[in-house]
Amino acid sequence: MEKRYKTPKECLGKLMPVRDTLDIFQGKWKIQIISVLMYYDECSFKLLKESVKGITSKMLSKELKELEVNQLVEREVIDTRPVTIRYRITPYGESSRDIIIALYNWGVEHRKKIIGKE
Amino acid sequence: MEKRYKTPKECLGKLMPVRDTLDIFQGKWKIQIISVLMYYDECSFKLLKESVKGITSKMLSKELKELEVNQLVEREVIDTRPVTIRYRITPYGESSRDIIIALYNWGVEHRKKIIGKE
DNA sequence: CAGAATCCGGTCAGATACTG
DNA sequence: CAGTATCTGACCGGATTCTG
Repeated sequence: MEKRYKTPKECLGKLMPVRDTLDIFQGKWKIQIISVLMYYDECSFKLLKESVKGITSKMLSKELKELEVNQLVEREVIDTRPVTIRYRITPYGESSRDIIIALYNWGVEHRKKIIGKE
Repeated sequence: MEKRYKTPKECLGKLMPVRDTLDIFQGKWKIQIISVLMYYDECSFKLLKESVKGITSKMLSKELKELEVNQLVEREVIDTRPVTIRYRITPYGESSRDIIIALYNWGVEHRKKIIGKE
């Protein structure tokens, strides 16, 4: 391996997968929703709304749709009266667990650092 | 360990570190900037701008400031003519490597899945 | 219960131009 | 080179109301 300068072009290649991932998980809510679904295994709309603190019906609905399109979350309609809806994480969504764990761990350490300061 | 229902309140506790982390890395650019700085070790404003594709001076400047405040990035002014500025990732910023790696890995797998489909 | 519809302000962020 | 300044449209997302 010869030593040479790194270029923006090479860097872009390294960066692309990260950009792809960010595109999908972008925003304030998606990661939180997935985390909650991992926690509960399955979940109603109402429970999701109570668990993702601060989210509105509108946002929750919108984000769930986008997660469904990307096949990270699945929505099951059960034919009861009134209908029951269950949200569940898909195996593909499950594959983002490493991301959630990394975010979680960093947050725990961050909190230690911040609290240690004050 | 006794078996019992999970509650939104417990869930919130689990979610908090994730929320903390998201607060800091939120947005389209911060993760990308950190990734680039990890790649180069140190970096000028110009090189950063060329490497984070699509970012404007304004956004780059703003995001760098926020990253500095959170001590993820440091800015060194070298007294030359004209002055040289170097951006570098801090050890604390370095601690987010696991997050970047998780995002990168997921992006690589995601691309395989998407391309396999078309 | 599980959302859809509407209204609406704020801020985000892009384009462009400019500075020491 | 390393940013700042200004302008502007887009859209994010909150509050509220309504529905089957």
